[in-house]
Amino acid sequence: MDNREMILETALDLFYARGYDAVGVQEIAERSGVTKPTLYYYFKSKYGLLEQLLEGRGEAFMERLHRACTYEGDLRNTLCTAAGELVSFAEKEPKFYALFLALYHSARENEAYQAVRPLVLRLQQEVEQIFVSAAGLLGNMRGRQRQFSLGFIGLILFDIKMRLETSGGLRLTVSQEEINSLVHQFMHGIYS
Amino acid sequence: MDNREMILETALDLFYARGYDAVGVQEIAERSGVTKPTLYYYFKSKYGLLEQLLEGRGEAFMERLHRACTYEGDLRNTLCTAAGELVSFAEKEPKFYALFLALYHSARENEAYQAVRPLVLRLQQEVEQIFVSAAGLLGNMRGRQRQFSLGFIGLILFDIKMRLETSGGLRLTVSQEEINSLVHQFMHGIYS
DNA sequence: GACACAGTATACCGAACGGTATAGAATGAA
DNA sequence: TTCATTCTATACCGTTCGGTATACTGTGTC
Repeated sequence: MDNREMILETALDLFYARGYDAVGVQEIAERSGVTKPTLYYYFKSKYGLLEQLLEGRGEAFMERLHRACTYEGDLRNTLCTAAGELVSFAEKEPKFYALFLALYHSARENEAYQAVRPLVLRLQQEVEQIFVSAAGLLGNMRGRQRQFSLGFIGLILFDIKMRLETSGGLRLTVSQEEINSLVHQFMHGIYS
Repeated sequence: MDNREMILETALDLFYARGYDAVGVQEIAERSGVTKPTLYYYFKSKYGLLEQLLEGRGEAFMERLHRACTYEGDLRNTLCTAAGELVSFAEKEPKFYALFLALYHSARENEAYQAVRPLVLRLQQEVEQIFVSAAGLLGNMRGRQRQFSLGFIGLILFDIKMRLETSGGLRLTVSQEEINSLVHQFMHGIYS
């Protein structure tokens, strides 16, 4: 692993454990086995480091999520696919997932929240797209696509987080059945 | 409002807006119209300030929640009461509610998370107690009281948060019907 | 008046913060 | 060999961090 990759990895570990603001650039550099100028050579600022971390780790995920969110006539199926994608991402990158969730809920006027906004917006758009496409099926949604998608995201994200925590640390296994059950739970609320 | 109360109010504003770690003691003191030693006279450290803020604002709420979570034979009813209590709290103290939620999701090894843990645990215990009491009614829960309570909390908390955000800022109004609908959505997932 | 005590301000501490000027090493191309 | 480019380290910058030693002011008690 080269220095740049090493710095990103260390930053993820530390931001995940203690939060963006509570971690100093000094410590990231030291734990990466480099000095500060090296860090600033690759990332022009602490904020830039966070940006590149989120961008790099989030990009591949977003592409796969985009494909998973393509509606093809069956809402339940699409939601299951999307939920499965979120789950498998959390399985592969538990630390990044936890960091993302923490930033997602962090203070609005904080630097770190600004950095995660692009990812948040894309996630919301992808999921909302499902409900927009399924509008005909669901009947009159009266513009509630947003509310539905936010509810869906909240349910899945929080559920994954809780499973991550209950499993002690960073192991996570969610069966297809459990995903189906979650989606079922969500959908009934809408139809009723 | 005396100085102590003024400091607490200012701290809530700033922590809410930018997060615990991103706000300096200096700024809290200045915006409160006092100097640092005054702040340290009332709260022996920055962490102590956060603790007292959470304790003071959270105590009354927890007591009311405790009463709301007392199971009296009707699970749906009890869940609606508990959800209603959470909602009415978020209506009255939107900033504190948002801060609580941010800390709830913040990094585990961060000071701020340690400070909010007591509140988090009590909230979880209160809600879990509902499901423990209702165990007979629900049939064999196989120790899933925890999972149910966490799912319930996640659903309600996230829903409120989203309503707060969608409503632009700090206004929130949730009708009894909407609460009933949420609880209904939650329960069907369990029974199915 | 003398005293105690709660509350506040001036002025300061060492440490850590994010960030940088500068120079040296390593590498490959000409 | 020379040169440019990429990467890295030494040593430093001004600022802010959380926190405090000390002394002063008000107020009520005796």
